[in-house]
Amino acid sequence: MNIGEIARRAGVSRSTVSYALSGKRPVTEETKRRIQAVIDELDYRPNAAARALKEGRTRTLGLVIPPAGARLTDMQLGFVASVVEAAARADLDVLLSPSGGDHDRSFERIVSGRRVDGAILMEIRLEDERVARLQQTGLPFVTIGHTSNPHGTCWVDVDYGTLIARCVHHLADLGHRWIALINRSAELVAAGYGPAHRALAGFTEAAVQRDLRGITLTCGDDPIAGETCIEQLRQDHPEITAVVTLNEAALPGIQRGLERAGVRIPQDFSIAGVAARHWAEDFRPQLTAADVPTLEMGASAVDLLLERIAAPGAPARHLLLTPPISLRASTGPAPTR
Amino acid sequence: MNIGEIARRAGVSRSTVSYALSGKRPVTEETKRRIQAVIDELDYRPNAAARALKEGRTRTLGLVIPPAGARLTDMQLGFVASVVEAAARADLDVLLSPSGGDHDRSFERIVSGRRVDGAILMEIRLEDERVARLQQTGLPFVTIGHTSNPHGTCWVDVDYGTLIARCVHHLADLGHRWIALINRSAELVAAGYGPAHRALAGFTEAAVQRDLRGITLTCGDDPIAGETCIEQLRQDHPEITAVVTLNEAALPGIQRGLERAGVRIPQDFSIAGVAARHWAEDFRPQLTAADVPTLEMGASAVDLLLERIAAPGAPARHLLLTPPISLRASTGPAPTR
DNA sequence: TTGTACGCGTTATCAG
DNA sequence: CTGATAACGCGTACAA
Repeated sequence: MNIGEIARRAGVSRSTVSYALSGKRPVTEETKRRIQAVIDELDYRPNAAARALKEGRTRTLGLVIPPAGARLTDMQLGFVASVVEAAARADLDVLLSPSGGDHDRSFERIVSGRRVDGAILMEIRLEDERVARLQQTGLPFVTIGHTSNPHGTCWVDVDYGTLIARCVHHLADLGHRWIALINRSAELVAAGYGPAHRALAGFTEAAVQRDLRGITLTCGDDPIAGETCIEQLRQDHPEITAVVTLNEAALPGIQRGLERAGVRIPQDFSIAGVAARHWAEDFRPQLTAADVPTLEMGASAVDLLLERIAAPGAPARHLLLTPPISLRASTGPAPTR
Repeated sequence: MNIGEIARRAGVSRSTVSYALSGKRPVTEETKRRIQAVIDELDYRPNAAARALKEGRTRTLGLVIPPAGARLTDMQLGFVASVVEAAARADLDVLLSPSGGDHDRSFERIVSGRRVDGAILMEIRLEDERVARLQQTGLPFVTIGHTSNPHGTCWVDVDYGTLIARCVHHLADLGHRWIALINRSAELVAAGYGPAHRALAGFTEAAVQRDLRGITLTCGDDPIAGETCIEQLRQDHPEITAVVTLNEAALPGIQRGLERAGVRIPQDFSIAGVAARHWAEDFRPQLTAADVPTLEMGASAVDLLLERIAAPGAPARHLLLTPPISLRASTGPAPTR
């Protein structure tokens, strides 16, 4: 079923069918109806490749996700879902590319095969070769997360440094003097993963400001690692009375570890952090935390990208979100010994 | 950068460049080298739309996922990741379509806009209009899950009925006489979600065979629902000594509920089920369960789809997996009263 | 409202 | 056997 066939059956020319569909030139109601009838009957839809070839755009967005080897975290999944949904609202499709570094065939197809009108990158590192590659090709793109030198790029991110610092201040206000940061995994830190580094910086600075004893440690992104991590922490540093974390996947293990040890939250021990809302609400008692607005971030990334595609020359915009910390039940006054 | 530009700079014709790249006709080594040099210099890659238009195939697979409104479960995420990875191995891209029913614009673009060479559908219901729609368009497709009348369609699924029945038999062998099935959510059951219905059937049949008192209940797909569910169950049916479940997302809540009530697993209470491996291993004590092989299933779905695209007329194949039940630590002899 | 050139890669056909 | 020419796939939009 191509446009010529529709034209033939409706007794008009191909261009008339095209104009009737796009509305870019007026077409008689009567003709329009006849054409529509044929289209409905044959269930015609324009060939996407032909249209893309002619228009020079694909109506498709690329979404670069971490390779499947590493299980996607809940938060990454939230971004994927919200990006796909926001794109669908704009009648755009989303092409997935699972790629870590560059030199990846799938990534190269996306960036230089003109398969997409623009791309969204996730899991940005402080130094990220994919960003450099994208800049060099000139394909419009937006990153979720930002590099150490984000000038001139479009991005949306959560201000982990500020948020973690706020958690520290909140705990300091409650009288806690010995606080630990449970960071993301050691591998991510080693790879230069932005949120982990910025959280560490925010924690350290706040601890210094409040003259706290702060200790920092990394922890795998899963409940089992969380459980061993909190056990180890309480053994090595029994003086610690509060924890700050951005490692949501470890939360169930942290909770289990504390519960097993008979530690009451928040009477004996406080915990606060940054996490998607459902992680905070699944925690017992519910976690005082800044809720990462994945839905909003994905939608904003798509908005920013569409702007950039429409006006590639316009100055790069970005969005640094600092969601409020929701006071729930996991933080309380420091225990008096 | 188009093929004509490359040809011009290399001092040959467009067709020679094409043949040099595809190898479908011999080209002198010398010419080939010159062409390759220009391509490398300009970082040329053929325009995907033009190629798709000419070849009549897009080198793209469609993956229809549940709409983002309902948070994707871990298992669904596993399918997405494994499908994307398997497709990347075959140098295919994956186009995502978040659609529930049909009449969905994104779904329609996929199935009738010739944007993909084939599609993979997830979250199949016993009666699924999307499957009917796909059959009517003739686009090759494979489903993860199967309808109540899967004849003539390609699919890959886990045999929930048999697996849940095996769990029941295992528990019956251990002397349990009062067993409950914690099913997926009531909404999914009402929507005719296959795994929920087949699990129910398998449970009921096994319970009858072993002359057990079986009670069945639905439970939301999250820890909080799991916790209230298990509390309710123990209150309404204190005689229950074992639970079978396929609701992996509820597991953390089930565990927490039992732990809070001071119920020891497996001394006082046994639990078994079907779940992705990490859910089973995160459970305390580790869960006796059939591990759903999402990685293998996603890869198989892609294989099946590629076969089907290559030979659309061939008889439809399917794969019904019955992974072994891994005996871990959550099941033991029924307590003697 | 219609005829037609165009976008770009592929491949059948023809010439050397 | 190598290289070039031209037609084709299909929707769009300008000129008529």
